[in-house]
Amino acid sequence: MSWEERLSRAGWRITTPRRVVMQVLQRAGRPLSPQEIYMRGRRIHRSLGLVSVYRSLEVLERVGLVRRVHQEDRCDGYILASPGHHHILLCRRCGRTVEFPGAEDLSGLIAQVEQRTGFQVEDHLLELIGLCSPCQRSKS
Amino acid sequence: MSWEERLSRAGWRITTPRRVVMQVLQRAGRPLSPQEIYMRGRRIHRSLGLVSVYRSLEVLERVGLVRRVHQEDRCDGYILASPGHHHILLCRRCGRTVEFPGAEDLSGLIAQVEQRTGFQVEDHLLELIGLCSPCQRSKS
DNA sequence: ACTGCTTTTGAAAAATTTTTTCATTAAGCG
DNA sequence: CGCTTAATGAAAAAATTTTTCAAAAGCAGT
Ligand SMILES: [Mn+2]
Ligand SMILES: [Mn+2]
Ligand SMILES: [Zn+2]
Ligand SMILES: [Zn+2]
Repeated sequence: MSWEERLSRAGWRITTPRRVVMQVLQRAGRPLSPQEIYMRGRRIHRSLGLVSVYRSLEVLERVGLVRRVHQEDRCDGYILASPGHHHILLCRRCGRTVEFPGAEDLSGLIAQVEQRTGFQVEDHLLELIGLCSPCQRSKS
Repeated sequence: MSWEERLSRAGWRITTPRRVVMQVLQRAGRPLSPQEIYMRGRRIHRSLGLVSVYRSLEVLERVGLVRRVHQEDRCDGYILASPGHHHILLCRRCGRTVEFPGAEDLSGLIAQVEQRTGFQVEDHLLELIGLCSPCQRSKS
């Protein structure tokens, strides 16, 4: 199912700003901030407004089409999200980001933590950080 | 070893703002934003400046005495950090935050991902989100 | 305790980021 | 096509973070 279809079925309209944000993120392959999306987006859609980028990201994230990435220094970067439970792997050098499916190895850990703390775990945030192949080589 | 000693050994001075930030976080038990730390800190140290809160957090985080917490809606909350590799478990309702030691169950997953992506994984970010005991009960 | 050197502080200003407001535009549906 | 309502973009406002700089305070060595 296309992202347009997913967005539409969730009750949202397919608009130019939303299309532009998706297109920019598709081409990026690394997390982009609203500001960056805005600047690149304007080359596609001259009259794009920064506010619409913010608003688009909010909706697209809610629908699960886009994901925010947490980094040491910034947490305002967005990438395209594949459907279903995924985690991300990102290169600390060039920012390249790759998703990988859930691989739920955490159940043991979670059970253990629940036991010891009395918490009821509902969700988790997992990101792996490292160096992508190209950056391993060009390790100046 | 006390936090003062750890800070000092790392080459930093023990100052009033840093002491206040630590004290505020000690009493909090949940992530506090710089603004919140500032407001609470002023009750201890009348002339505390917001800038010093920002600067203190930067240093304390660098030394590993304090940790930034990533949440759905905000990533500007700080908690006290225990020494060594820990993860956090936080309540989505009241914000209560608990640390738990590394429990490195991730090595399998990491090896698998490294294999498939060519990345070299160096670090990770893991947070568990759920409901703490009190909030499970008062589930209005 | 006192001195001198250096880091750190707090106020103010500046820069950046995010949110709100509101008149206008344009999606989507018949 | 026309209607209805969601969505847009400009502008302003609010909130957050960083920079600047003179004054204060930490600390090492007397
Ligand atoms: Mn998972
Ligand atoms: Mn770990
Ligand atoms: Zn974050
Ligand atoms: Zn890379």
